[in-house]
Amino acid sequence: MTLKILLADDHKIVRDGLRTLLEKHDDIMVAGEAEDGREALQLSRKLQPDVVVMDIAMPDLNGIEATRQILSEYPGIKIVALSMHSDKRFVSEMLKAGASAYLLKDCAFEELITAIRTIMKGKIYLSPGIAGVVIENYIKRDSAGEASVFSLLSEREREVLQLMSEGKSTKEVAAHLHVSIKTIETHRTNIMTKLDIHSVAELTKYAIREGLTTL
Amino acid sequence: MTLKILLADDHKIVRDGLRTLLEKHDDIMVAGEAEDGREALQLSRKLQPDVVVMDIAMPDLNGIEATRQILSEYPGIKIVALSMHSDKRFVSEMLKAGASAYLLKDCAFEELITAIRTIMKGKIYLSPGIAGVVIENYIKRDSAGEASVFSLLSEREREVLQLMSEGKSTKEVAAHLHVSIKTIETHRTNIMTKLDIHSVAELTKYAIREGLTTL
DNA sequence: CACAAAATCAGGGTTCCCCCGATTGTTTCC
DNA sequence: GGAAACAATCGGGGGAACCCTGATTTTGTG
Repeated sequence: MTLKILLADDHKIVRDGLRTLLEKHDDIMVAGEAEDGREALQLSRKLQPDVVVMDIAMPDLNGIEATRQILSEYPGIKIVALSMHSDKRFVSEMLKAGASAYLLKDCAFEELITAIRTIMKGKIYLSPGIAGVVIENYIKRDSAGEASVFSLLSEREREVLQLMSEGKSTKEVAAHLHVSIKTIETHRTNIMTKLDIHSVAELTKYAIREGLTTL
Repeated sequence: MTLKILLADDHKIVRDGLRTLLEKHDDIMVAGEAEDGREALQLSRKLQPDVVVMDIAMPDLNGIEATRQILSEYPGIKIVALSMHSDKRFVSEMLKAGASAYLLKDCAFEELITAIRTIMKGKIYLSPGIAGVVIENYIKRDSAGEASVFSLLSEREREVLQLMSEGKSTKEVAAHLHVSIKTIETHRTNIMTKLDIHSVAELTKYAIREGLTTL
């Protein structure tokens, strides 16, 4: 039985590398590649992969949101999170979103194979080094109300914020999400009110700090 | 003869520490403190210090611009640059702006005293570790056209960009700089054209990358 | 000195942003 | 199970921002 895998990473060279490495294994097939979170969602619907290898930092829809949405539609799909950072916010949010594995990008490739094999048995796989973060977080148990973007903003609002901080205008965001400009304006107003931030510049900085977009 | 010093750093706790340490020396007097570049410029006019200890990353007007403007009015004032980064762009721009010393913030305090004494003799003082960057830069001699904000934008444009990326509206920037809104609009248009960036979000990211503002 | 670049400002038209309000559906909670 | 809170959707109107054209003054450079 062959494993169908979907690669989601915004850097083509990374996808190329992963695809080549993965396809050396006879029982693994890379069914498709997505260059942003939204495409990952669409291709998940179309291809019904067994596993999605998902970068966290991606334009349009980030890996965490994409994971959330894919799993809400297809709880059977396994997600392997790939990240450059061991930031505890990312780790815990990704796991909360339902990812089955969390790997750091500086790990050896063989670890990805190990992770995939592990999660296909229904277990969770974490990069060495990530485990510590998880334990730490478990102990603190979200005690210190971190009041981050994930608790303050709704899913839709985070989506809008990410698109805005990627440089899209209200109009473009509206077109992108297929809703009216007025809707996006309301979202933006709500976001700004909730965060008590009232300029695009500072909103962008906030989004960068929270990992919704990158420099 | 007592040395009159002006401290310019946006963190009060840093200024407090430096002031205390500096005033242990009988021949040194901290004449004033500025919390941003513009205040540094104003206090330089008012106090006519011998030395300005200048942080690079400051709101409103950054340390590099402030240095440039102070020295254009008072070439006799000595500037000691204090920075968290050994980024070669900052070093070379700060030296081009006319700073007499460049210190990293993780240096020992005694080094600041050494630097001040050195520059009062008319010499240049560089943090160990910075020297290498300078030499490197000297060898490359700005060869690879780095096309940074410093060559592309005018002084005034950088000022406007910094204020914008700090979250100020066009109106606020205009009021702050005592010019008409139309002037700022022109600057903004020119900045966006020169950089080929057409949203406040991406402009903010650019400003962060170039060190004009911080997260 | 001539020329270029930078900084300043204006008018006018278009678009966008912001403050009000409104509807519908979902979740939560007593 | 209805009240309450939240989420997502849209609209009007007024002020702000944006874009284009054009103009003056100062500054700097060959």
